[in-house]
Amino acid sequence: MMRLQKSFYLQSDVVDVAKQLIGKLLVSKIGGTVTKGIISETEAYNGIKDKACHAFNNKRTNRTEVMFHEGGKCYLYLCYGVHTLFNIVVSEKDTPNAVLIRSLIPFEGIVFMKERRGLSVNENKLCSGPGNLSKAMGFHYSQSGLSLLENDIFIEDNGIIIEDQHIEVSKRIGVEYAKEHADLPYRFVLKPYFCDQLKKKYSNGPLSDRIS
DNA sequence: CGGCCGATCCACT
DNA sequence: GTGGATCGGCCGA
Repeated sequence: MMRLQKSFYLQSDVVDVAKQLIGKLLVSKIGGTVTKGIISETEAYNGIKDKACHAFNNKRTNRTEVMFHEGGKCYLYLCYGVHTLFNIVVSEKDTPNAVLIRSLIPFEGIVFMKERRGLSVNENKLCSGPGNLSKAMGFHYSQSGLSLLENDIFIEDNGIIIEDQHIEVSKRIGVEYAKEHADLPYRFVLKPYFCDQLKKKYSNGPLSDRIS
């Protein structure tokens, strides 16, 4: 298990990065607890030309500034006054691309996720939805700007390659206001039948047996 | 300042 | 399927 390195985040094609992130592990070590989830849903936000992107038209504010930084940091913000949404900043400095993580398969530290979400939540849905996964993982928008290369929030790579046939591509959620950009195929979802298989790949056997 | 709005979620019908 | 919660960010005056 290796922490994803800088070269991964510096890629220029944020849509492809969103696809590559499917199946990787998102890790948090917050408040003395470790929680991990397998990334199962992402969306790409394609910089200054994308009307759904906060940095559309080169809009630079205190909130969006981190999107203009070099790839490899997290961009967190408060949505609807209630939910923290977790994004990964991608590409070179001054190219404000980002990937929103929308769903995880809970993998490790599930007891802590339950504490954060409430004991009544269905175990399989602890990290379903961008606001919910932030709550389960212990993310807060005050952590925006942290580097994923040297802190306690990061992505683990494990060598597992997810074939395209296991990934559903669709338009992004909740961005109707982006008009002609609302229907772009920038959302990637791991097909449900494959979620269980992938979780088993992570749980069983040596790495050499887990390459799919 | 004041007002509007949002990359959501949940309870309720 | 619908509507209310809830509040920081953003913009215009």
